[in-house]
Amino acid sequence: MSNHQNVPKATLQRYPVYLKALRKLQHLGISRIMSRELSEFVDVEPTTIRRDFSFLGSLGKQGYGYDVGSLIEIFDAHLGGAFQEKLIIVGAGNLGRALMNYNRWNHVVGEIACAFDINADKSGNAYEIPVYAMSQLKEKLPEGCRIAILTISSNVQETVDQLVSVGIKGIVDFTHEHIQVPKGVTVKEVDVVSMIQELVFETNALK
Amino acid sequence: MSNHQNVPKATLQRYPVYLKALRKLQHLGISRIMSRELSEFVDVEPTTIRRDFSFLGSLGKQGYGYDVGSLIEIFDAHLGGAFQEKLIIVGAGNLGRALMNYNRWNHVVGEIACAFDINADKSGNAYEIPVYAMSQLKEKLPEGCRIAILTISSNVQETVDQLVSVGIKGIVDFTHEHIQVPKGVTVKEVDVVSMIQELVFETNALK
DNA sequence: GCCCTAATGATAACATATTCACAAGTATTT
DNA sequence: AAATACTTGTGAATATGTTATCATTAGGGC
Repeated sequence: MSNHQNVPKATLQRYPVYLKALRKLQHLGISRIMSRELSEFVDVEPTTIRRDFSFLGSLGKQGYGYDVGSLIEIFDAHLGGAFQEKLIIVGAGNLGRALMNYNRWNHVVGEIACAFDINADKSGNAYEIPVYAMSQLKEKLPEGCRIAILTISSNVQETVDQLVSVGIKGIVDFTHEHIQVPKGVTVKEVDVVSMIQELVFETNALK
Repeated sequence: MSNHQNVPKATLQRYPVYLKALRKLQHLGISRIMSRELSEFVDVEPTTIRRDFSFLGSLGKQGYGYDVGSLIEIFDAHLGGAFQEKLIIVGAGNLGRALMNYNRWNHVVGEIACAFDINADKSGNAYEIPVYAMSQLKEKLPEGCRIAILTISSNVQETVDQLVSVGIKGIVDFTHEHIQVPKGVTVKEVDVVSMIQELVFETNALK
């Protein structure tokens, strides 16, 4: 696989946006697109789009533009569409269950293989995803699973350490605590409170 | 209120992280902190922390550090802790209800005043938050409400336009569609799929 | 097959963000 | 009370990210 190390952070954050837009365009029957058109769609400058794409190779043709289908294939290959990631949910409370009942996971980045909770008997969800006890983490962890979605509300750091010790490399963090991970493990925070705080700050600036 | 306009975007995104860390420190009984110590806690360079803080004034003392309590007060004042924001949830499906059952809202940024849905009778949640029909948006919108949390899955753009027309200035967007808003309105996207895609990309880079 | 048009991809200019380095000043020690 | 140790806040330097410009090359028309 090509060398991803040097893709700018900012660029990486736009890749999923591009992929989403391209899927929508394909759905609309559009099979060819120019950076200028795509620009209006995703609200990113055409030249930024071209530079972002260029990190993954020469994807377009001069004087022509980009082929939507090929782009989707390429982004899929890099962003997990083709890898069928096995994901786990850690914490089967309200939020954990809401995520399990989400039906948009499959064939996008992968599937939720199972969930873990202190209480193993918190089963019963629309997609019959098994819920195991935290103590069974090591034995029940799916082969090759690298990414965990964290929706617990206590023993957070302790649980994170446990996840890291069994080889988890990426965590989508819904807890409200600040967690610490060793180098080589990435955390993406989802904190609605933080987002609202940012909104409040920005909104106040306009007063 | 001081001039927020020129706080860098990157800095703004770190403010909630600092506030969260400071709260934890206070909880641990620590009342004084230096940028170097805080650095290890939040994984941001000390000098970046100092610069970030400096946009809000001279908050520290040379040769001493920062007072945790004062910092929390100041961040609270800027990030909504003191403003008691009135929030609304738009969309009372699985996710909307999960957010309503969250008990961490109050006394952090504000409270969820009410929710709206096409189906007004999707009531019944742990905190007795009323759910109104979308058609009642204008009359039931709380006084001074500026921020909406969007958890619907259809008629997305149409609903956004409606929200903007009644004066909403900030949207936390849980939908998976790309929405468009006029200038002066800010959107914060929460997309778990995108986050996993970013994680997959980064994790692949290390293989 | 040749010209013309048009869009990419790369290089260079610019803008934003981070880090270095140090003056200024507070607390603590002697 | 003076000296020392230490940390802030900021101007300058660096690094990262974005936008403008343009040579290059693919495709469509003649």
